[in-house]
Order: sequence, then structure tokens, then C-alpha cells
Amino acid sequence: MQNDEVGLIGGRSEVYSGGARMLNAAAAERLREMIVHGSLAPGARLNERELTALLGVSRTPLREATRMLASEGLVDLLPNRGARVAALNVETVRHTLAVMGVLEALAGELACANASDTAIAEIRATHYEMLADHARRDLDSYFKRNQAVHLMIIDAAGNPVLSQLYRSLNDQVRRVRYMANLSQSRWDQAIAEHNDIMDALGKRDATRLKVMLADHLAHKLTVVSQALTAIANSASAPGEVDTKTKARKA
Amino acid sequence: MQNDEVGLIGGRSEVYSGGARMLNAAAAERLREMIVHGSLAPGARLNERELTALLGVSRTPLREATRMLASEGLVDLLPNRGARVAALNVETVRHTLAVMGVLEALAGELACANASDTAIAEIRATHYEMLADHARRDLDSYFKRNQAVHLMIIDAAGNPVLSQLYRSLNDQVRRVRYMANLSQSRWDQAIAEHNDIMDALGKRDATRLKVMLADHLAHKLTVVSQALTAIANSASAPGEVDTKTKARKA
DNA sequence: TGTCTTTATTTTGTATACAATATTGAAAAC
DNA sequence: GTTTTCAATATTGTATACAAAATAAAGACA
Repeated sequence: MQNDEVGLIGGRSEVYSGGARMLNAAAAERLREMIVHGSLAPGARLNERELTALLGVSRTPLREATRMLASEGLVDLLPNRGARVAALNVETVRHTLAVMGVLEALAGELACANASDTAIAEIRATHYEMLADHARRDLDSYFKRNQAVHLMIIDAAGNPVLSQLYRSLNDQVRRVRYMANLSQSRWDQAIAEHNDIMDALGKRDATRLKVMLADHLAHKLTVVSQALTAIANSASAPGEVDTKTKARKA
Repeated sequence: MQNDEVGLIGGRSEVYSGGARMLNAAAAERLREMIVHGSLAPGARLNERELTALLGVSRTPLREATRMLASEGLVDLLPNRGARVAALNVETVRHTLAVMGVLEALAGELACANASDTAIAEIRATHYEMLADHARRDLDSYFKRNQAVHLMIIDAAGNPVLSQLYRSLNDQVRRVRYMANLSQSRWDQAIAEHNDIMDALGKRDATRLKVMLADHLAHKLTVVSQALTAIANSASAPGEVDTKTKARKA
């Protein structure tokens, strides 16, 4: 009876062995996506009754999922008051991007030293596809490819710990993306930066790559800060975004 | 009936509001400690029945705890086969230390720029206490103070994201500490390095501090690698430590 | 009207019950 | 003696039941 919606869960990319186990992982994945995409806004309460209905799982795997997301920093747990989507203020994002910066620098260094030519070729291919997205003004596809390029560079470093950590932090920041509107000029600039990044990586010029990645990230920080500040100013609580709004059933 | 042992849980430093809620957090803390201290060896299965008896909680908060530890990377989850303490091989530790290296460098940079004189003074005081531990050959106390100094430097950077991440990675590496025996010469060398680190921080010389921290970490990697390799050679599975041993009821 | 109390309702935290998968061990076959 | 098969057992995954706390709602009183 409660299992009717199980088919929905984890129906993206991962396939589970027998029937439909690992409901906690599937629920975590869906919640993570909802949080990153903003359909669960920062500060929103995670009502267990609502979410069990929405996800079609019982409270046990749902709670396991929220606990995992809490350890990832996407959710805050309040004693006897359940879980809330972690707030998203400018300070936290600044701190997160600072850490991501040194992780990217490390990745750049290692990628230049260790990445296979094949791996770099694949990154370059995706880079070109991203240029195509830009030419077509296809923002959604651009965002996806942009993410892909960055993650591929990180993965090219060949350090799984680095990869996992970066992804976790990246999820935090991605939440802002869906609030910030990219201006045309900033978009063009980002493309130029990506060309430089790709060029440095192709030449395995670690020093330049690190500088380029740092610049790129610094600009991202500017954009994201502006977006968050703008939203915070139009909302009640300064520094926090939309503490009240609660996403329901969609 | 099952709640008899609740008093034991979380009995270290944290106090919970009303009665004894937050059993998941308490259980996670105890399990984390057991894993870090090696009483739950790498590869050991986390039998839910045993652990509920040991911790005095039911399976629900216990499972929430293991899921949190899984997100922290201390535990691996196997579908339908429960949780195991994450393996600890040389490669993983190398990758972890590489990331910790850039985090320490960032912390050094930020600490030199931002730390209050009071904070640095407190670090220096702990540093001296550590020297006293060394003089007394009090290894246990030394390890604690050594950890404290490193964490204080990280925290002095004033970046909570950095602090939390570093602690999480640090827990991974700490597990090796309890396997590795510190040689006298290495101990003396570590003390010398710490003196340099303290000196650079006192002068807020970020460039030198970063070099010192990097050297210190590189030496740690050497020690840890040797320890892990030695243990791996004396065990069956190369690259992994003690996959069989299971800690029971103590 | 406003605010304070007190009582219902909801929601969370924990324990347990049930179902499905994995593991173990003994008997049978080779 | 070794391997295979199949039942018995144990263990995990999920759902639900119960208890405690928080929230909401109603009523009392100024």
C-alpha cells in the first residue's frame, strides 16, 4: 500500500539489484535534487508526513535520508523539531567557495600531471558542446555542460576523496544558481574564462590553470554574492533567504 | 527496557535538553569514536543486533547513526548486507592527506590574515603544553595536544566550512594513528616542525607557514604510509587492514 | 480586544513487528 | 574428501505502533 510509488524512486540513473531496496538512498537522491533545484527552499521544514506521501516511502528510510543529507550539510536537524533545508547566506557561500577554490587548484595541479590524453580530449569535447550551448543561448544545457566540465577536471585529478568532497560542496553552491539570473555579459565572460581554462589544461600548464580556475571562481563568487544579497534584501531576514516558504507536493 | 543504557550515551560533552533525545547523534558519536580509536577495525561489520545491545538504543536511531557515518565516509553501506567500517588503505589515506594539505594551506593563509592575537596566544599556549608532553614522553597527552593545535590553527582561519571538512577528513586519518608507533626520532622531528609552524604563525608569515604545514604533512604521510604498508604486509589482503577482525561487546 | 491557560492536534523520536535477502550448516551427490 | 543443494537461522530493509514533545486551537479572564 505504501509501496505504490516505489517505482518513481531512484528512477533516474541508478538501478538496484532485486526489487526496489535502498529506499533511503533513493529518497536521499530525490531530496538532494529537490534542495539543489530549490523546490525545497532554504529554511523550509521537511515535514515527514508530507514527504512520505510525496516520495512513497515510509518514515524510516525517509529519516535515514534526511540524516545523510544533514551530514552532507544540506539539511539542519533541530532536536524534536525535525529537519529544515539548510539556510543559504552569503557568508556560508563565501566560505564554501573559498574551500572549493583550493580544491580546484589541487585538482588542476593533479590533472595537469596525471590526466590521460583521452580524459583531456573528452573534457575538450564537452567544452565544445558547452560552446555550442552558449551559441544557441541554451542556458539549461549550458549549465549542465558547465557543471560537467568542472567535475571532469576534478575527476581527472584521480583523487576520489577530492571528487566526493567537491561534489558535496558543489551541491551547496548549485542551490544559488537556480536563484541567480546570468547576465549576457557575465555569460560571455565565463565562456572566455573556460576557453583559457581549457587551453591551460590542454598544455598541462598547471600554474596558469590554477590562476584561471581561481579567477573563474572569484567571478562566480561575485555573481552569487550579488544574487544572494539581492534576494536577501527583497526578503525579511537579512542574510537568509526565504525562511518561510515551504514547497508542497511539487 | 531498551532505554536502560541511555545514560551512557552522549555522556561525554554534549548535554541534551529534556530527557534523552537525539539518540541518533549520541550513537553516531560513540560509533565515530570507536571507529577512530580502532575498537571497530577497518572492514569490520556493524552488526545491528550487537550494536543495539552495546549502545542501548533500538535499531532506528542506530541505523540513522550509521547512515550519517556513511555520509562522513567512515562507514560503507552494502545493499542488503549492512554497514562495514570503511577500509583504510594507503591509497585512500594518500588521497585524504592530499586534500587535507590544501585545506591546511588555506587555513594557514587565512589564519595569518584574520586570527586575533588572543587566538594565536592560545594556540601558542597549547603548543607549549605539547612541548611539555614531549619532554615528559607522555605520548597520549601529546597526541591530544597535537590534534588540538592543528584544529586550533584550522579554526583560527574563521571558516566554519573549512573547519568541519577538515575534522571529517582528520577522523579518517586519525584511525591510522592508533596503529602507527611513533619513533623517537620522528617525534623529535615533529616537535621541531611544530616550533617552526608556531613561529611562522606568530609572525603571521603566511608563505612560510604554508611551507611548514606542507612539510609537516608530507612527513606525516611518510609515517602513516609506512605503518599501513607494514600492517598490510603482515595481514592477508594487501592494501587493506584487518578485514576480518570484529570488535565484540567491548 | 488582547493575552494567558489549557486542551486538542500534529509532529517528531523511538521501539518493535513484519518481510525479504543473505548466511550458515547439514545432508546428499559426486 | 569435496562440492552441491536445500532447509534453518540470522540479518537487514521497511513499515507501523507507541510515547513525548511541539504546535495549533479554543476558551477564560482582564
